Amino acid sequence: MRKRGYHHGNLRQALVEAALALIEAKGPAGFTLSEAAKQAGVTPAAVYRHFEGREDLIAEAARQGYGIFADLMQYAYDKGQPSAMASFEATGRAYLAFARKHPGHYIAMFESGISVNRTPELAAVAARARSVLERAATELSKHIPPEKRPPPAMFSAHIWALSHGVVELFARNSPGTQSPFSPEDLLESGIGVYLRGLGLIKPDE
Amino acid sequence: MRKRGYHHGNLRQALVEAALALIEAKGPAGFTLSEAAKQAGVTPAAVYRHFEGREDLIAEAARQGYGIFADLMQYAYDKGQPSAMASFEATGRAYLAFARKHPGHYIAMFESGISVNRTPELAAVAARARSVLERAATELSKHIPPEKRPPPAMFSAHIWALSHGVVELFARNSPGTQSPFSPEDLLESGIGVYLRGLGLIKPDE
DNA sequence: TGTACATCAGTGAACGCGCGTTCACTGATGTAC
DNA sequence: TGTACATCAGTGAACGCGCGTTCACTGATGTAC
Repeated sequence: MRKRGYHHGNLRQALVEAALALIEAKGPAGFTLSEAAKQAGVTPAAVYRHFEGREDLIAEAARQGYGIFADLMQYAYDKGQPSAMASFEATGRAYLAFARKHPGHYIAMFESGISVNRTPELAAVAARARSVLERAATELSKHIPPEKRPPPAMFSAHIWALSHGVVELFARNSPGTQSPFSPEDLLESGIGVYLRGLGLIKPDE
Repeated sequence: MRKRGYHHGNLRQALVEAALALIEAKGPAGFTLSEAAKQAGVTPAAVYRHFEGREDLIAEAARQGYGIFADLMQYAYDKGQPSAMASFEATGRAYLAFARKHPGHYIAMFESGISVNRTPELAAVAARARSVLERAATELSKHIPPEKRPPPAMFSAHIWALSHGVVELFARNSPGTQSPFSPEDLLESGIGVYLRGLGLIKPDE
């Protein structure tokens, strides 16, 4: 809240944070550039010193989100090493943890409608996040007998989809409403059944 | 396109269909009541003869969508009978098929931000759709040895989440962009692995 | 079959609003001498 | 250390726009007699 007269000091980041708070509170449609400016204690016109416009501001929020997301995934992966399985499970959990901890970023990334291909930079950081999960899947797949091994890109997509679905339907106050199970339990157990299906967990474990 | 002078004939439904087309084309945020009215060949004010306002129009589109969705699920279920497994797999596939065939309805239902609890009628039809999947899951669970049987509500949630995630990430031009696999293959194989994990498909099948 | 009348689905003008964006400007800050 | 000046992050007024919504109205339709 340090506001020292005419010059703000760090308006660019303050605008991103105001945008995140607004997106979280009112959804991507309810977010307006003018209100973000007001919340940062500044005239709407000032925004144009730092961003090309409304879309550009959202895109920056998403970019930062992907960065955090990728770091979180990487951290989870590293923590699971050297066990391929532990790494894989941890990255799945990290997805849900990210959505919970950074809802504004999450919405900017996945629900605001901005394309990941909007800028090369955005595409790159998104690809970095994805690649962590794919690496974990690739390593894990080495433990599956080759003849019954699905392509790693396929089962990383499965886990990504399952995680995304759990978040969208059960972790946000969305249409799925509530379920008797917590999103964490749902994801955990879902991944468990899935890994069993790949033969990576023995039936009696 | 039959437009016969002053009185439209079936404006209410024409507005819903215009709304669906617009939502499909421009996303839930880009949809406006005025444009839906124009597309139906009518003044914006005329909309208020049939709906309470913008939100109410979207809610009606969603309501009709849930109706179609529930019917589709029911049809898939019936077609799979008497095999519990066939019914279950068919309902999973029906989810994706619905999203593909009725994108406007799908968006109104899952991406427009309208709550399923907006009206009792909407909640009821949404519950009907959900219950088909849950019934299929319940029947299927009878084929799992009791000691390793997860609650049916849990694994119907898994399949729902997986289906939803596949649709959101891979079947629409969303952030997930493209994958080397079709959404249909992805969902099919994902459900396959999952059912294997439940012990419902033998390892060598 | 013809007329009078009630109904009500649509018109069209108007509204206030907040939006994103532009523009010439101003005044705080930092730097050169 | 003091002064002159360039820079540039912010102002504030203004814009055109399309939005959702309201209102008194009009004229097509359907019904009673």
